[in-house]
Amino acid sequence: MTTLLDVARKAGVSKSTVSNVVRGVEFVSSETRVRVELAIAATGYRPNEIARALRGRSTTAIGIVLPDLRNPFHAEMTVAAERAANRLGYALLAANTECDPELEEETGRALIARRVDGVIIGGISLGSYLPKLLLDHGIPVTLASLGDHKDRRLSIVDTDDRGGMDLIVRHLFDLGHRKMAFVSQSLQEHAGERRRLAFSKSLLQLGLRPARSRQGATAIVAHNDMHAIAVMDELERQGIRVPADLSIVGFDDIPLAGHRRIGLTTIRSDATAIGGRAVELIVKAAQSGNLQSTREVFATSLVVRSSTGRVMV
Amino acid sequence: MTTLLDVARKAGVSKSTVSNVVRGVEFVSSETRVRVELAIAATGYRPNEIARALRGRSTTAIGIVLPDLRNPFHAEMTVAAERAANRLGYALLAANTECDPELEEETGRALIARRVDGVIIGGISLGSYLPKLLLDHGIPVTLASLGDHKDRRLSIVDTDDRGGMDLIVRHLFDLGHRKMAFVSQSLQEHAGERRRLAFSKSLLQLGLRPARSRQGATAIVAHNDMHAIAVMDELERQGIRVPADLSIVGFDDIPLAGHRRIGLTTIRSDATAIGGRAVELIVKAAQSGNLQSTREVFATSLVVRSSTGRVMV
DNA sequence: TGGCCTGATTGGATCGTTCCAACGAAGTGA
DNA sequence: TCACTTCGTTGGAACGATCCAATCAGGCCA
Repeated sequence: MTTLLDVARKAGVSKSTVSNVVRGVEFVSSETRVRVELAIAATGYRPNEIARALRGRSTTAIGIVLPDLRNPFHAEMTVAAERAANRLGYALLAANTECDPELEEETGRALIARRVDGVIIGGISLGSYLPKLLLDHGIPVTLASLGDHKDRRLSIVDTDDRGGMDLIVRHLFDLGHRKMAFVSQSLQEHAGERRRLAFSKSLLQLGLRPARSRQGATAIVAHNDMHAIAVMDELERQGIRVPADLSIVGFDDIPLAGHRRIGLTTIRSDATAIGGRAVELIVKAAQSGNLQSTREVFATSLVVRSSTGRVMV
Repeated sequence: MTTLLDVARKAGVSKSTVSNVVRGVEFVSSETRVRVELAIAATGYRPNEIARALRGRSTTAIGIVLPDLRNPFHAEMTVAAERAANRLGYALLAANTECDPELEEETGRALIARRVDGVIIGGISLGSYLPKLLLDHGIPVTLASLGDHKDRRLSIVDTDDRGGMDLIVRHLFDLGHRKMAFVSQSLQEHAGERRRLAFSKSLLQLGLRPARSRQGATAIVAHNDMHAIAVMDELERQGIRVPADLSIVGFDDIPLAGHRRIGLTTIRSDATAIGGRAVELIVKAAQSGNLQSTREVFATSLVVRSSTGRVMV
């Protein structure tokens, strides 16, 4: 593998000069610059990022931790993040933690050991120590579509859960629903529990309370589309028709929700924008070096499809 | 951040000794070993992986390049790969290349610059130079569910496309279909074109030829489930009923294919096993240092659901 | 002519590890 | 007692970049 020194020898200059050319430092005569560039082209030299990372201040690598990459919303966010990172010259370290606190901690320590410049968190367990662990090591953290957090050092790129939930509840209310239940995949997940809270608040505004259980409810609100679609599947297997017998609403608007055979009423949330913005913020924080609290909220909108219907009395 | 030297000072030994303890080298007296371990625990020391990578022979990082992480099959494979990598102490660098040759090359060079120990390729453009580029730089490559390749230096973990396609064609044939068409998302994709070839061969065995176009065909075979589901959606929007008017078959058996409302007949392929095995192979190659041609094929099976039906005459 | 400034180039220390050669101490056998 | 092992420990040279201080060559002005 060609090194800086190889190029330097070939061009007949010192390694410092080659380094200056590579990094675009001014104060290099155009004559030597050309000579060095020729040598670089001839050898196909490209700086060893590992050496750069050790000596310099940055690894140009960022981590993204998610509970489950199989969730299309997270996949979409990751793709957008990867694209943005790539454009800015950063690499993306992907980690699935399944909302397992132990895995979260181990993942965090591994990311610290690799000296990533920042971490995007797209999902963690309820009350996770991961953000604190990273921040305490001086690593910038951005929460992506994960809601608020007490720590004053992290930046947040959020989905407007409250607003979205208001839209859902109002929509169902207008269709005559009065008994609505909220379901989530796990009670240990940060994002899901936050939406549960938003759901309760939205209902309260209309003077309603969440239905205690699925039984008896005329509408079900799931914490995300993936779960809504799974619930829909299960219901149909039990012979319960959607939306004739029961309405279902999701959250995220993953591509599949718009499929003719699924037709899930849901809240549109821009995973691509969120993923891209999260990278921009983390890179900005990494480069400026200060961890300041930021919060940006992306608007949501209601997409009505065929999974919700007027309640039969 | 605590370094080896900090620990050494705290324990009153040289940094070499600490290094020996950390790396589990024998020839360290149990007395000093305990003292060092105590110092490590007290400081929370963890080796700087960057420095390790620079000095040592390995970065304990592997890359995974995919055309699209949003495809659940790839997401599943990635999750499995991440899990296996994690277990073996490796980090995973994820890259989406969208089967764009330019992006593939840039991604390849970036992975080389980061000195990854190996790369798993789960999708590339037709005739891509990526494998050669990596292999020429001494980086082990494993093709995951991507078919054969002329290069004798890479290991292959494959789906039995030929076998799967035989099952599909036989199934359709038995239902009375004689005019079957193959559709893929792009003609520039390696995996899709390979399945197209397999499709033709399977048909030929029954003395049939591929239908020239979708029109006139009584059955459509898509190169993967994602595309099959998208086609199904499009057809229904056009008022064409599946399977009454047209049968559809996919490939991969992503979780969604089993959804009651989708019911896609498809070929089951074990993404989890493939992703995990790919990591094992790449790590083995990285550690042994030799690039030898390997080929493992994972069996496929037909899953009949409601998207295929008897042809109406 | 000499002092000074500016721009171009360079040597060398440094980042935090690994790893090798060397060294000291203790034990062993003749 | 001396040579020779063996075991434990250690200093220091890498790895390949960055970056600072030092040097050098001209040009300019008094």
